[in-house]
Amino acid sequence: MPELPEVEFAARSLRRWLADRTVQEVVAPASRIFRGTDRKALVRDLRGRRLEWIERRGKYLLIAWDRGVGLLSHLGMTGKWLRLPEHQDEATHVRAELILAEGGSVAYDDQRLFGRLTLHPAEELLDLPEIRALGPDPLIDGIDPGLLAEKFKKTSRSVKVALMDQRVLAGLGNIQTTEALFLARIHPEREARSLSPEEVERLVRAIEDTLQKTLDDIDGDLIAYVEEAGSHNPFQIYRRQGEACPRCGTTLEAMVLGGRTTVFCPRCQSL
DNA sequence: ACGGATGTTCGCGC
DNA sequence: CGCGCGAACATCCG
Repeated sequence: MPELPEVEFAARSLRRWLADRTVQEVVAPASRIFRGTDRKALVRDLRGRRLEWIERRGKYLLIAWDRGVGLLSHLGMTGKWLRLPEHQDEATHVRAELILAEGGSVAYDDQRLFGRLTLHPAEELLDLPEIRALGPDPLIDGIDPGLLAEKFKKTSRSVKVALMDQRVLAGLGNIQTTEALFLARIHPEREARSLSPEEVERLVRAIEDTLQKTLDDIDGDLIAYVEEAGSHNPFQIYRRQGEACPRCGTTLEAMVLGGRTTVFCPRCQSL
């Protein structure tokens, strides 16, 4: 599920689901998502808590409760937060369930266990090393083309790999970088430092556009799970190698960059 | 049966 | 130190 738009949606959902509610009990069997944290302390400390605030930074969720209890949540590859009205059977991979005193529960579901849920003092959440290491968040901080260009100048990597680096910009993954480069008509394999100021400007606008478009699609319920991409793929070129470019009709191609399949139009995004 | 999938991290070799 | 690559993590789907 998770790149910036999906995580933002999770943050908004959790704020609604947890507002003015009390966590009555926590059910959290041992699993990898608790790595590095004391699971039993997490269960104990969360009991009786009420939400204070939730923030998203890149693909991370910071969840602060009363009495200074803090949770750091990362959705990994297949993590999602769910509202379970009563009992659940469709949520087959629930790893942590926060049962609410007011009824129902809020649950973290993660099939592949690449996600993470760890306990921290609430006031330290924003100062955690993994959060401090993040670059600017496109939604919270905005994207400064000058700053981005400066970062590009310092590396010999391709623009696609640089954009997926969370220290450059926080929140972009394989889908959003693929889409943004297509919108900006920039070949993913271009050296980041070779981009002209005009191209960086175009790229910044493309990133903002694709993030907003995906957020709108999620709000419009157009995206449930992108695993269904074959049938409901809402993206312009992601996973569409072999199909016709929506702009010029040329057959879309794919290559591997930074270990991820990258789709591009060889004509619109020439080297 | 095989290959690939929205992410992060680590080790290796250059 | 920077960078690319492959592996690992665990499971499902086409």
